[in-house]
Amino acid sequence: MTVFYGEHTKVLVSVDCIVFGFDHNKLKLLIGRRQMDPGRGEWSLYGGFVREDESLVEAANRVLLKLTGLDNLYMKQVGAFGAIDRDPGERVITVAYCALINVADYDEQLREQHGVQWVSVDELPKLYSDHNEMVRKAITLLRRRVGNEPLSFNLLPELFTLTQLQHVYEAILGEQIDKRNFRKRVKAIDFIEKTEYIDKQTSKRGAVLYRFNREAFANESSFRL
Amino acid sequence: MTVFYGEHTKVLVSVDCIVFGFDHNKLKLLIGRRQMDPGRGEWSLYGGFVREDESLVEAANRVLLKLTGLDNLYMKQVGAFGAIDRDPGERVITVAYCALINVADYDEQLREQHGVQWVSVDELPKLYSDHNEMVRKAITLLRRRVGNEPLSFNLLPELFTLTQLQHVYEAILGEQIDKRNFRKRVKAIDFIEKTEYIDKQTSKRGAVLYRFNREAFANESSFRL
DNA sequence: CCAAAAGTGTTCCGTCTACACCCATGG
DNA sequence: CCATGGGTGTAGACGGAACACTTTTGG
Repeated sequence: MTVFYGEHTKVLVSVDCIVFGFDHNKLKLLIGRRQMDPGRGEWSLYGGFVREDESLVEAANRVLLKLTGLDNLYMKQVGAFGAIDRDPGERVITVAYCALINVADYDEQLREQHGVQWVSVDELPKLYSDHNEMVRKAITLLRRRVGNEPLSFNLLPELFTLTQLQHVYEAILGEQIDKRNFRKRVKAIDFIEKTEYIDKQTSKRGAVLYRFNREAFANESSFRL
Repeated sequence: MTVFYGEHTKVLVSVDCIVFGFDHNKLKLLIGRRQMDPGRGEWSLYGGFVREDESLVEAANRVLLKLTGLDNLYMKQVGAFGAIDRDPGERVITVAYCALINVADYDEQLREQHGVQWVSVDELPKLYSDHNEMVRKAITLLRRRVGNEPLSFNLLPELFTLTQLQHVYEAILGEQIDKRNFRKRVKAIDFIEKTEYIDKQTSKRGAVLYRFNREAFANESSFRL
């Protein structure tokens, strides 16, 4: 193939995954101890380098699949980070992606195998390089979007109670929500469907389980909660 | 320097500038005919390759300065674009930046020298590669932000009339706004200051010129229009 | 004197917010 | 029988949307 742009500098490009989960009523992030130099042992996001034969999104999905064993996850680009010395080893430009997963879907063995763990977003340690900045930006985006897009369901199992759903919102937004107002809004959204099932895990009385109907949403395609 | 990540592929990284302006009550975009292969002659955004000794933001500013002769412009990252074959020449990952400038500040000679022109965003031709997609995303971001951030002033001269300001909003949002409601909202924002000057360009009666007070905004730092 | 743009308030309606009590059940 | 979490309605405040006429002045 003809080399058109031969005179310009090439750089390493990586993707970093900001993986959010929801557990014990907290918004959590998947981080681990970095296993290579430079920065070995520091807390870090999980990432990988972009290969010649894959797009950025493909790279992010590959890394995410390797990490979680899960495919078809909700994923969104957070942005590119390109300070010259952001990586102490060599010049690396990175593109951060944010993913939402249901913690229960994540195989514990695989998690330990990668040496990563769930850490509450409001107890995050100092992370490697500019990773804290990426996380901040991801959370900002998440907060802005959670009311306009049906994101929250990615953090929950297929069936969930309204209390669980409310806790997700509270964890993302970082503030308490009035129960009656919340449920009133949910009731107005007809692709959040009541099912015939009852959850007895968390209460003696039992709570009705709901489901997010993706097909019904695809038709309406507007969302406001 | 030690090479830590030697085994991985490096790629070309470029920045592309999505430069918005406001003229004749329309939101405009700066585009030109591409002057190099591949794609020579196609309509295209203005861009450049990222150098070894500059960050992404610095690269975008350098390219923007070269194009417009203007410094310290409002600029925001739109995102990274990394499809494998997005550039027909060679693998190039690009990071798009969106900038807002006051058309009157742009030297006509410099504009012609770079062979670029202002084209209304609702009459955009097919652009090179994935540039249309970048523009779409930039416009979406712009619309979302214009009500929450004082962006619009970057598209106007230092002094402007309320009618001009309203036209900027209408051009960005792509819809008409009620004059009385708009002015009511402006009046509630105290860092949009009335000046003693009158503009007689567009009306016989004359319209009061306003100014955006950046210092006053920095103190308040909340915005809603 | 008239065309053309600037400027100005009020009413209505829907939405958001605050708020407290009864229900069902397992232990 | 009681502790625990599930479930429900209303009133008042607030903000956004609709809407039409007067003013000024250059040509």
